[in-house]
Amino acid sequence: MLDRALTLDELLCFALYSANNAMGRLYRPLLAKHGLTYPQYLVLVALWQQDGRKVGDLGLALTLETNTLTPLLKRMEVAGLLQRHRNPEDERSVIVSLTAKGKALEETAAEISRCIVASAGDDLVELIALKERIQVLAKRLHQAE
Amino acid sequence: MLDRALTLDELLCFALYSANNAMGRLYRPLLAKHGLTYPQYLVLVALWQQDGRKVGDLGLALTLETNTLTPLLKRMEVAGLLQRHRNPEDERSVIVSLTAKGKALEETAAEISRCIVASAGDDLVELIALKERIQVLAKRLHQAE
DNA sequence: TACAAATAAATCGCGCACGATTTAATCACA
DNA sequence: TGTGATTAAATCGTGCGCGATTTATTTGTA
Repeated sequence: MLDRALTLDELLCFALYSANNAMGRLYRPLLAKHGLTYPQYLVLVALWQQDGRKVGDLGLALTLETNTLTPLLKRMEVAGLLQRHRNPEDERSVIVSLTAKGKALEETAAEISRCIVASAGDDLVELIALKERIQVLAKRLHQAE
Repeated sequence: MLDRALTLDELLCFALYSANNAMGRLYRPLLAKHGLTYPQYLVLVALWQQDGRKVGDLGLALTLETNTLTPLLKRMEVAGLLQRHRNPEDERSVIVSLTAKGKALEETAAEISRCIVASAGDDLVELIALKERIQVLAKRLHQAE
């Protein structure tokens, strides 16, 4: 038998799903001008914050495994955005470092982000509050795995 | 130059991205027991609400285009969950109808949803409020396309 | 009644996400 | 010091999402 719980969670998950899809559709054409995909953009954001990270540490930051990251990083290396080198201190790990081209994109990213914020809403305080609630949700879901 | 706007939108979009990924990872093993993927589950939810819909109408409900839906629906048809028939009144459109097997899964879906709700949080009122805020965001992003 | 425009779905190619497995390097400890 | 366990990344196969294009049917209109 069905109860009210079905409707709730189903819609919460679908709200997330459709909002995330919509966000991706909004970013896609803006990023495509710079030859980037949305996950690649997120990798750049992570590296702008801290360059020279191990693949595994990037995975922790982005909540992605190497089965997703490795091919993604290889494409970005081919595109000249970053370099991958085995860690001399531990040859099991791989260090990811931005190239000048990868670093330079940080400037243009600011412009893209302004478009997104403008589309998301006019109340920055409320957007920040929403973001924080979604982060809490993501953390709970992640811990429940 | 960078300003505070970059940090905000980047984190809002990443919060959505990671929460959606986490939700998918939570659903995946539960749905896999019934041979379903997460988007396939959403299609079923849409059809449980209203059966016998055109592909295009399903796309409106799920905010997906036929390039995503057609192969997805074909896999579901192969799995015996639904049937696809050309609309006799307008042979351009295709009607999607649940099979008995597809209808029967509605029972088990309630159980799955209870697991998800339990993982998402303990305050149902707050979860509903969050869901509604995310829906508003999704609508704004969709309209901005 | 032809025939261009429109509409609906399907097709194609690419890049994710992820479960499962494999390969390679390091560690632990007998 | 050797060898099994652990760790880190890579590899493989499947199913999305979506931009771009194609195919098939209907509509509008001269």
